[in-house]
Amino acid sequence: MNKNYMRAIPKAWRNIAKVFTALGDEHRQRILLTFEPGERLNVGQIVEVATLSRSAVSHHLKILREAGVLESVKEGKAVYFWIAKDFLTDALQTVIEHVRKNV
Amino acid sequence: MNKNYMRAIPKAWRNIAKVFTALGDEHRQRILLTFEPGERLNVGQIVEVATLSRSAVSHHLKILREAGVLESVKEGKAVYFWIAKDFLTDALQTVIEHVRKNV
DNA sequence: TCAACATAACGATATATTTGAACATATGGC
DNA sequence: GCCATATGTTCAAATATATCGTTATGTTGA
Repeated sequence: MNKNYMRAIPKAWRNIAKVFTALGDEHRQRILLTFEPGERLNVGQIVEVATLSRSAVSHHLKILREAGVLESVKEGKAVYFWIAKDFLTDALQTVIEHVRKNV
Repeated sequence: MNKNYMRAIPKAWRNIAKVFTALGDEHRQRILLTFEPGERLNVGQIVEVATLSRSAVSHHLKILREAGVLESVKEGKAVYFWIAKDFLTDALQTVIEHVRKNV
């Protein structure tokens, strides 16, 4: 039993905590699943299919970006988002490996 | 662009959504990290190291169990929990594979 | 029956989510 | 340049959800 409760979160998990929080919301999952392979989408395109206001979509996109799950770039008036594929798979792989070794 | 926003969540993700929600909380992460390899712990043992009341710990354990991350059995007066290692790794692997194929 | 252990019920507080309005920025027509 | 429009973000306020502790309830074993 690891009694070091208040210090137990490994460094590698620091970013991952945000990933889990980001992916723990149903709207944010649906947004992720809206992207097709290699695709970039702007806010307006996501608002079109989502059942949320523009500002709510913007809010969720911000959370996903701050978690590292999405990346974005502003091009003219629009802001384009895409999925940070490598970051996301690496983050989840880190947790899998931790569980395999330490559980 | 996948426009089927309201139906976009794959069957395989149904359970996984709960996993992400469960792992998105810092206390629940710390609880998970309290378990050492192959170990079973009862509620009282976790309360000892946690900085939460017994009922709060019980609440978090319930969320983890309902997400499938923990399993439990009652033995006498105590309820013992352990990490559902295979379920957890499989669930995360499912997401990784989805991302690799579809992102 | 009593004590130990765990969960459930309840209310209080904190955090998250959501929308509409205000604000910021880029584009294009005049 | 100047104004209107298109696109996003931020803010404030309302609502909803989550978290937590206290207390009550249920179960098991001595």
